[in-house]
Amino acid sequence: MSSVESPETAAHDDVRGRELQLGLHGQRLGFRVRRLHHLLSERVVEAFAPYGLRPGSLTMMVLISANPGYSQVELSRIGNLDKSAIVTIVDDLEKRGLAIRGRSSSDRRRNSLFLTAQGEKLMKEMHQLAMASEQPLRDGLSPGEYDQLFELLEKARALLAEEK
Amino acid sequence: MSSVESPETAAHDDVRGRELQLGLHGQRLGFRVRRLHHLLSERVVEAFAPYGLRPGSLTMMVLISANPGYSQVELSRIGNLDKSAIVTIVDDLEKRGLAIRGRSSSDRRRNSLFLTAQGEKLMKEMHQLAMASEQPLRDGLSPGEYDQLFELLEKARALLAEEK
DNA sequence: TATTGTTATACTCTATAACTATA
DNA sequence: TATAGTTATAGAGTATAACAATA
Repeated sequence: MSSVESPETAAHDDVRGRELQLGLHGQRLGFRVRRLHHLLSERVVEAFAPYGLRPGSLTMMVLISANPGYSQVELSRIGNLDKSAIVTIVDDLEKRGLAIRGRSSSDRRRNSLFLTAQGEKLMKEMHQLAMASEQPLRDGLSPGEYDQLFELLEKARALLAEEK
Repeated sequence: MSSVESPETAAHDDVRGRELQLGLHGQRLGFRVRRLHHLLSERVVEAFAPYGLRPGSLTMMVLISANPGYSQVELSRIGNLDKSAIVTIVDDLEKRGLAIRGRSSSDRRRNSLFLTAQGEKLMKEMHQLAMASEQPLRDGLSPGEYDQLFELLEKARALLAEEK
């Protein structure tokens, strides 16, 4: 594999084959969450690639569908998206005929967002793809573990959210 | 709060005060993970701001410390970082006197990475800050819940990792 | 030929600030 | 004054490809 010049350098010089250690990051919940998020995100981005849409677009479609008529600012809060990021996403959804902006008649500063029939259809289709990208987790975890992970993630989120 | 012109538009026109719904995203584990990751990341970035360092720099320091002498490519795999991203981070760590690159004598293509004493010290200090940023989770979850969340995150990661 | 580190590039994401129109 | 949407901008993260040195 390789040669080592001296015993003094050997320990640090030829390390291939040793198992990688997490070190202090082994204690970090945030690091675990980041690694899982990275893998999940990778899979969903890949699944959406044929549509030319990013995960944020599905999030907006899902939120618009579940909260029809809401303003962009209101939807930005729930989706971890900035209000300026929403503009770009909704612009794109509108261009594709998936969503429409209507001015609120009670407050003409606000947009009231809705999905078109086509938008509803595509949203459901992409949601199925997203669920499929998470299928290994439903296969590999027991139903009890899966539900508990869900609940603990929500509980953790709520704990941090109330700190703000 | 606002006036509504007609019963037909009322349902969609004045929505303030209604509770926001997650819709289909309520079923998405990935969405839960993303929201938790966002909150955790926000807190740690804020904690590190006075140091002028980003979370990726601590990750690299922790991994270098736990795996002294490893190459950049090897460390990139475990840290969810691209090998080209590592270059920038290690450049910065070296400039600050926190890490050193040494050429491997057995394979002169490879860098063998080490932390300086100062790097070790700062890494431990930043790790404490990072742990403190997660403290609300240790306070709000029971020890059993906390451990279980940890284990389930790891199990989930492993399930997705073996798909690749 | 393949791999390590490097450089360059581009695209997305995020955060911020400023502007407008409305309230 | 404050808010909703918009626009512009800059910084960080990510992904890709190409290159030199080395294997």
